[in-house]
Amino acid sequence: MNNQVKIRESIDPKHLALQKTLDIICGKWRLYIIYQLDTQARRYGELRRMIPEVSEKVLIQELKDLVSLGVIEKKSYNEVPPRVEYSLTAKGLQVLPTLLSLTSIGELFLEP
Amino acid sequence: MNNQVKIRESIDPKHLALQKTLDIICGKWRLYIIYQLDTQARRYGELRRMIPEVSEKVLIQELKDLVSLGVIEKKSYNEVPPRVEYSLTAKGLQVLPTLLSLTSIGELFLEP
DNA sequence: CAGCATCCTTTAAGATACTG
DNA sequence: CAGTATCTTAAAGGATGCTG
Repeated sequence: MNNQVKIRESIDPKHLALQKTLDIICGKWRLYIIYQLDTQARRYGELRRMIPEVSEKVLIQELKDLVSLGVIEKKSYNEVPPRVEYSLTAKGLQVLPTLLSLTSIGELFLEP
Repeated sequence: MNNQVKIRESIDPKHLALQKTLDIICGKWRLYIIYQLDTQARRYGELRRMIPEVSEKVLIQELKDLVSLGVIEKKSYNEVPPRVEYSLTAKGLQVLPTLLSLTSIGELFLEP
């Protein structure tokens, strides 16, 4: 797993949980990807087009990480040409409001 | 500023705010430092002892970043030996509950 | 279409020695 | 005591060409 932002080799469960949270949100495109998936499943190509600035490798990597974290899930349809869809998991949906609420922090600090 | 986790050269104000939020929380010791300051001001040396795993340079750097972000403030007393205290700003205090609520996300994803 | 492999650049993070 | 300066390492992020 990349994008590890360790808080501490923590014994304290609070810090462990925080660590996990940071794992989830602290990747350059993590939140952005999550937001593209909030309402509906998206194909890989769609996501590429929605976030053209991110390179292929990094997008795949971030998607993989989010899948292994359990935030999103991947569904491959055995068709030709191949079709793959990504969507939020139940847990992912569950934390979406909290993630969205993070904007309020930024808004407060953006003011002069 | 280091620890930039850019979401996008964003026109969307939502993403700008999120970017700012990530600036604040996505540093290895950021949240940890903030938590040490939640109740009271702390001297530099105290913080060092409270988080012995972090190097001098990184701690100073993180403190500086948090100051320039407006999350914490630094107060230097003109004494010998020098005394410097760090504490949360009003804004910092204001967002503390939200930051603490981030643990809930981690807790959810830590379960098997 | 979706995604892997490889190589390269940039940035965060850490260790250590020195200073007002 | 509270920093700075310098060097090194580790990791994230990115570009590009190839494949099932």
